[in-house]
Amino acid sequence: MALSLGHLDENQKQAVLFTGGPLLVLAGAGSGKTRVLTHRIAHLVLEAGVRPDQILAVSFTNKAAEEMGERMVPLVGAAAAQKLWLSTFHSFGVRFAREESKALFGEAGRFSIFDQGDAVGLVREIAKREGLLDRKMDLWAVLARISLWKNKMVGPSAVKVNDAVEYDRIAAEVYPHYEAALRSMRALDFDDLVVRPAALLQKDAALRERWAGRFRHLMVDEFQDTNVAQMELVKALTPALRNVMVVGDDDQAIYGWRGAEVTNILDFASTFPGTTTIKILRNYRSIPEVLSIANAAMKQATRRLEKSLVATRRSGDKIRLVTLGTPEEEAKWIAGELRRVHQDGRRWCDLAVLYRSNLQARLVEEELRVEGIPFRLVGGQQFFEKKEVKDAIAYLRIAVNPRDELSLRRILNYPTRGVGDVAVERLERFALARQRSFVHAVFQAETVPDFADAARAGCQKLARAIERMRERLETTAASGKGLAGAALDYFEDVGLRADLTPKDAKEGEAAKQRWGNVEFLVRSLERWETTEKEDKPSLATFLQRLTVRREEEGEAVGDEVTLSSLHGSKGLEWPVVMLIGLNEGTLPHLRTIDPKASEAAPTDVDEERRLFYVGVTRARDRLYLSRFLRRELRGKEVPTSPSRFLSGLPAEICETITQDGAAPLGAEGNAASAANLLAMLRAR
DNA sequence: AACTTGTCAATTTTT
DNA sequence: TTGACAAGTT
Repeated sequence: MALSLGHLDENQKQAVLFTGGPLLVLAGAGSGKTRVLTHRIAHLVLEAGVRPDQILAVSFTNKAAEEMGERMVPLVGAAAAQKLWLSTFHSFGVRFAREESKALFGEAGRFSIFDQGDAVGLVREIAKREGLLDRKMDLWAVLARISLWKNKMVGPSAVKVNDAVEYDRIAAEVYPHYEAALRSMRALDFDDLVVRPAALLQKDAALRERWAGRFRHLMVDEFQDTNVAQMELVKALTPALRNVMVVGDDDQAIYGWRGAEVTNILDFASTFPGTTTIKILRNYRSIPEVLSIANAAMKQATRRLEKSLVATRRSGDKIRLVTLGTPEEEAKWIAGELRRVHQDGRRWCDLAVLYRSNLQARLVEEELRVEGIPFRLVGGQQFFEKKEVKDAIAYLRIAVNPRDELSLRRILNYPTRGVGDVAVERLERFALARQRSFVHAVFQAETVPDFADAARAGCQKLARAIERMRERLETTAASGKGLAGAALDYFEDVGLRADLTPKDAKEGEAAKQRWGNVEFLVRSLERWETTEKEDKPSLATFLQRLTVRREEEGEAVGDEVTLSSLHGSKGLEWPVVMLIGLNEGTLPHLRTIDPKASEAAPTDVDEERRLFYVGVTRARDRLYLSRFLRRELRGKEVPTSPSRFLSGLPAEICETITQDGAAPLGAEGNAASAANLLAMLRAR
């Protein structure tokens, strides 16, 4: 198989062929960086004789990793593509943890992975135990702080507390207990999946040599969004010949809130001496009108590497600036316009609606349903947040990992089995007195003193059901089949099935859905155990993968409109893009501009600007920028101003669209503020 | 243990 | 205005 590079430009070709040490590729939006990555990998495999399993390419989302895999198939064939290490940092971490569980936990074996919901639950429990919990405490804010420390690889003892910030103090107090709890439960949170491997590799030279030795080439996409821990992991895994290539764009750095350090990309050349830098800035994706908007927006950013996208395509449609009255009207108009564009000959899957927050999706969703337009909602992972799904997963987890106290607590009295608050307290006291774990106490309920008969019976029943499940897993492991069946029996056994099945018809649609959701989970387990080849199918592996890479509902990608948050849209593109809710307070989001918000920094607004830039540059042929004049807030109608990102756009490439007396939005923003004034007067 | 009432806060992004 | 959640009641 010969690899053709004829359709690549000079800079792209250079990046594909370069093999002389560390390489930094600064790639503008739409400049073909995925193509560079895939062709580089193909070139290494086909021309340079590198074995596919010696290449590790890390991207940021599962979607991006999967897409890369798909694109590799026609280039190198399915067999070779299968052997490449294409993953996210987090799924790499899962694999690492599985292979190195002894080094991570002191003893080889199963472990649990906690998602953010689980982690918040753990923080809540610790805060309660330590007497820190009060009603209005924002547990997510506490966890966010801990997470930032972890990602900076700052341990509990090294934390520098800013006493002025209340949450800093609380988080610092919770942090050591949180870490201890994770360890005692043999659990990893999302951050651990990167931090723990990075820390382990950092201090264990032999291990580092073994892992780095597996690879001859390491590539990282979206490098501008990596954090300290991820950078450390990259350093530790960089092969001896320093064949490390990173691709990124500082203008698309949108994960600062998650601890991403743009300095990773800005200082890459000094971290890896001898780095070669290649810039690819020619944009092959968008019409020049779209790029003018993108360039104009970024020109006003305060700190960045100076560069602008170079258009290669011919001029096309003007940018459509749309002003509607309310978010509801906006959603309605968007739905109507999608239909019109479809009637003009676009396929549904060529269209995308992008927004700042997932909340905004709901209105659009409703309107699309009314219009009968097929759509696909990316992200917004509502499925795994559903209570019954989390409960079912907790049942499975405790069966697999006997130390997963968090999961056991979650389902201890659900469905109700007589183990109330008092009983839990008894169990805790018993565990403390005997120096044994809480889980142990539950399994030894018959020896707990002063225990209500109902509570004792409930614990015993649950413990026996879990043990029966473990036996089932043993036997299915021997035969290698039937995990899904075992899970169903288990859910029946513990009464989950009965509790989730509506007894009489008067219960609503949602009630009917609940058991169906659990069944969906079981079906995906079944599908996984029958199709998975790489790993030996085990419930433990399934659960670990489930948390890190959530399977999309309804896999087949049909002809559907895409609804996505701006964050979720990164790396993707569509012929027609509608960017909605371009209002102050929505984009940029209130939390980044509100002086009352605890820590709004000016740099946050820059990040919002980059988010806008990311959204704009998703469009190939046509771009809509829409906003509304007023919205409901706490039951009152409030006028809202246009997003600051709409001011200073070149008017000659824009056309304005308004409806129902909504005053037109001038490209300069003047007319817009006049409209705003009018709306304000009307509100009085 | 389940149900009812009342209070209070609130509105980001994702692995 | 709504929704989440805690306290209070049966």
